[in-house]
Amino acid sequence: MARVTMADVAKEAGVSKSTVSQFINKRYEYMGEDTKKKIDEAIKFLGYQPNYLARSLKQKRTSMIGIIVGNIMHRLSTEVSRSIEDYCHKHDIHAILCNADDNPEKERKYIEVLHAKQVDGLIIFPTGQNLDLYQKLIDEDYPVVFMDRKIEGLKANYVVAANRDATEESIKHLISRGHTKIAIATQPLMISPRIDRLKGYKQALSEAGIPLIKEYMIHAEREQINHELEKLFALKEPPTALFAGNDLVFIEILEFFKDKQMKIGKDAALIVFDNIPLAHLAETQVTTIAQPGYEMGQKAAEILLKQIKKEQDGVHEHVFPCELIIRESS
Amino acid sequence: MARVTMADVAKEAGVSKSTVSQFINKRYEYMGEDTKKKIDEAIKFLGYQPNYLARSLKQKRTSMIGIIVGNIMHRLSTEVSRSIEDYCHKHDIHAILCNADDNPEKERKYIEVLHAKQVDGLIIFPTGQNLDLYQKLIDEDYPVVFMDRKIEGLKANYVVAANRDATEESIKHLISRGHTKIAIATQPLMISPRIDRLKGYKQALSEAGIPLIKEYMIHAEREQINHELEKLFALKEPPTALFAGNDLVFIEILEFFKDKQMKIGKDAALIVFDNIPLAHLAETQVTTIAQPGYEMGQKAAEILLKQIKKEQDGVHEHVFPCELIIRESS
DNA sequence: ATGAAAGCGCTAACAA
DNA sequence: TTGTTAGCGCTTTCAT
Repeated sequence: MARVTMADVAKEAGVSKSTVSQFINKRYEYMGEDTKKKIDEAIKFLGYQPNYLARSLKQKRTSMIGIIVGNIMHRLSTEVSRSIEDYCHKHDIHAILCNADDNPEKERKYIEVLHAKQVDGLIIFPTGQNLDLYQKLIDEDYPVVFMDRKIEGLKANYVVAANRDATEESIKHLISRGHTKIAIATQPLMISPRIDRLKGYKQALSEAGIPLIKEYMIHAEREQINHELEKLFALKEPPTALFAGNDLVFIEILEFFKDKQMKIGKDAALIVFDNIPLAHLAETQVTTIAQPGYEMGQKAAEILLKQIKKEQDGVHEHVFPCELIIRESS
Repeated sequence: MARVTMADVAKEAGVSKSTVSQFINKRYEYMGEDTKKKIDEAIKFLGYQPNYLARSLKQKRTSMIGIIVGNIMHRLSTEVSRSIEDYCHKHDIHAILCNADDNPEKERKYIEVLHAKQVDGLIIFPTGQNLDLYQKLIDEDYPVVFMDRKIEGLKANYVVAANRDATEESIKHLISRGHTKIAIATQPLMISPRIDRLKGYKQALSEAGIPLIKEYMIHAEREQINHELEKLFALKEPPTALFAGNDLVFIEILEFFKDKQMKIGKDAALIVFDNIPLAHLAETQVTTIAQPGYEMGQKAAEILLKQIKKEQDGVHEHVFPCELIIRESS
């Protein structure tokens, strides 16, 4: 059963291909009623579906955009992706999702493939390790928005959270509750959010006149965090409060606490950067910092589509504030 | 900065387009070393990237497949999608993910659009409401695999879990623990997994000679579940055990328990169909039924790619057993 | 109000 | 070993 083409419809309806094309694209202006009806019937009869590929080749746009997430296991990634998809759907655009898995090689490949597939633009949660490629995209005026992470020395569109400020606020909250021995655990300081969160942490402590303690600052791969926590709580002066740099770090901390029969809120207060689903159901009280994923996604999509339609020049940077959601035992 | 085409490369290298095409497609067999080098240099010099769109139009395949999930909020959806993507990535195929959001209209649109975009095949978690469309795809020999849900009266490729058996086993487990007042809560019985889980529930009870009680069987939309639970536990004889039909129902139950200050395992035993992330960390002990999402995804992708390559005829049905993970208070 | 013809960027016989 | 040519299915002037 060969695929039905526009030529088949034209023949069936007894008109030319161009007329069918007009019809498909709803350019009815000068079209006779009977012609319309004949074409409509032929289409239904043959079960014709236009080939978007051919159209895209001609029109030089695919009505698709690509999303490349650094790691799909982060809750923010899925939240933002859903939001972008929402926005695109309303504008008759399709969004393709790719997962770089924190792997710069994969990221490079995805960027190249999507570009070659002629997607109209890209929203990237960058690994940060492919500066030359990012620069090349920008140099050729290819529509791109970078999400969540800023790249040193790259002038581009950014949509990010106020990592530094939110962290600072949360640490100050701990201090106001009487904590002075506050630790921080993040994954390696490879990308801007982690660096900015650390900055906020340091800022809050130094403003309160609390000295920084090297042993209180953990920056390790996920698999190593457990081990580092072990050392942290073996200190003569273990911390009374802990800041988890993201949801994945939080899970590691949970495992560690469970393992050691420690209780959140009792053995140490805990703050997590990232909103944790079901956190409000846990019996243990965890304070979280919620990033406005939905709003960030909407904004990124909006910027990208504007750039695609050439309604926008220059680069834009949007920093979204986060919300501190306090949940405490008493 | 116009896009570089194959013609530009050909001119730059002083050869013809076809030779460049050969080169791009690594058909080096009869190609002179110097020609190769010239082309290679021209490509690098111009920063040429082939246009996959044009290639696909010619070759009549896009090396893309589509995944249409019923509802991306189900954990199984994301797990299976990741697995499919993994498999495809190894075979140089791209997977596009679309979320029908339990909406048959959206599902229809996505199927039509992906088909029109010439994706090579589809893996669908069907809503079940577009039988005509499903049938049309199959009639025209378009490669499709249905995932998770079976459609009455549709001969097709299926990859599903052993819903009935796993549920029966889990209910028998409850019975062996002395429970006789066992309730079940699912979303509306619109799709086969829910129906099959109910069948398993009934089977286990009837085999044990326990009469079915209508009030113990809840089948409601997510928003109504709370209300139904209210009625359930207000009965003169409230159940001592509860079976949650999926992860979303589980969340509703958790909320309800939290609200009523009830404790899982104490006020009622709980079994959930679906593996819950972090379940092992909860202080409350929840027994879960884990579906092998990864394996199901691999199998679906395998079947689909075989069908695309025409290495496979007829329809195939794969039923995957599930694992009962028992977590109890004592 | 409709049709003819050129061309989007690439591939694949077939010639040379 | 490389070049010529004819499309893939559609859109888009420009005629008519």
